[in-house]
Amino acid sequence: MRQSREAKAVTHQAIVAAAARQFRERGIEGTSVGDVMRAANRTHGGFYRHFDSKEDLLVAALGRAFAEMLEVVDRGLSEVPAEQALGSFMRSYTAPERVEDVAGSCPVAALSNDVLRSTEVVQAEFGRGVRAMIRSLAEHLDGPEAEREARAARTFAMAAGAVMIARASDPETAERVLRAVRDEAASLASPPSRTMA
Amino acid sequence: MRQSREAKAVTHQAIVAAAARQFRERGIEGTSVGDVMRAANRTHGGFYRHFDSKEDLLVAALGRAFAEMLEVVDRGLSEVPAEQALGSFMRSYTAPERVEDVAGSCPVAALSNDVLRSTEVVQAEFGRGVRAMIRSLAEHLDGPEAEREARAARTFAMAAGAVMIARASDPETAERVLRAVRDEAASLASPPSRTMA
DNA sequence: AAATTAAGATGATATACGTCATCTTATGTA
DNA sequence: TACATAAGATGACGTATATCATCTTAATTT
Repeated sequence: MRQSREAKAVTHQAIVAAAARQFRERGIEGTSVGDVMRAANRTHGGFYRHFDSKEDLLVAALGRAFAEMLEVVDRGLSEVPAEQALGSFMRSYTAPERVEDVAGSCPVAALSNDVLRSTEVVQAEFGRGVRAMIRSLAEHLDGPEAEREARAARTFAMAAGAVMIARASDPETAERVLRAVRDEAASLASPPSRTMA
Repeated sequence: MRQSREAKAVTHQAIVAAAARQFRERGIEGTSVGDVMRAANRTHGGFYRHFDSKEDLLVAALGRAFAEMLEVVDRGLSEVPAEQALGSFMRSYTAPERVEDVAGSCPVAALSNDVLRSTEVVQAEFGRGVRAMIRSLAEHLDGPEAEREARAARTFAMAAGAVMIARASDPETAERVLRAVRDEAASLASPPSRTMA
């Protein structure tokens, strides 16, 4: 049964939303087109009216997941003074609710290893998201332009790394690693802070 | 045709070695028992004389991959003064050859997202490897005990995070992120260094 | 209002994978 | 030396998946 343009757009968004969650939750290979369509309350056959392939869907899902994440980060940092931005980011990125909510979390922490093994098209979209993330973080800092981006990139790498390690480890190990980077967050509260050394 | 105990042990090691590389290269779902056995120059049927399941093999492969990595790290840091240990580790962990060699690299950078979605048994083994890694790094530092481990954990998280992001991104984005953390490595050369702030 | 188009459902195809029963044959044991 | 055992090979089973042809039916278009 044919549906209207608007109905199709709604379906399209429902598919992307379901995919964005499932890819993060179950990984790329662990996510089937059929399951995504079921989660979107559709049958699997209609899928190819919206996307050329699973890869095509993945690109759209990544775009959406990064957009969600950027909004959360931007909102979270908008009220925070520049000196506390990195510490604040680190604390919220490594917060227990965030670590546990894989399906709704940062695509970098949920899908890096999957995207590594994916196509260039997917990696290009991923890279776009990473740059947007770093830029957004850097905009909330002060100091010389080049330095800000480097600091943002380092903090982002540390936060994402810690969350990935924590999620893949047993609870005690996870807690140890998260505690270590949260302590860093505390010292990042007042600049110029000192870190790993 | 039946084989001797020694021959079986050789086969066992060949399977684990092949698996350790394939899991890192292709991920957990991307690695099939059949492919592993083929890479080990065996047929798929003999597999279950050595392991109860694919998960069982994964645990063994993780153990081996971590052991390899620990040896490399230990050897690399044995000649380096304590003040330069973190910087040296960071530089070698993010070196281009290391980043490119997924199959022979650190299990954390290659498999975190896969292990996240695996069983508790696998996560326990992964956690063991992570702790061993952090302990090994911490042993090459100086300063109070508790502090050393935290610094080691932070540096490890940052290095692994950067490599995972770099591998999943397009080349330009990858280079930007790696450069940012390598600059950190330079400042880590002389303690007490300052970092992200 | 008639003709055309396309959204979504159904069903099928081709492929791949984990696992195991069974067979062969050489090893280790008595 | 003869028997029991088990390593590895072969082949099969059940299941799951991406993709697409086809069908139905409602929405556009003329």
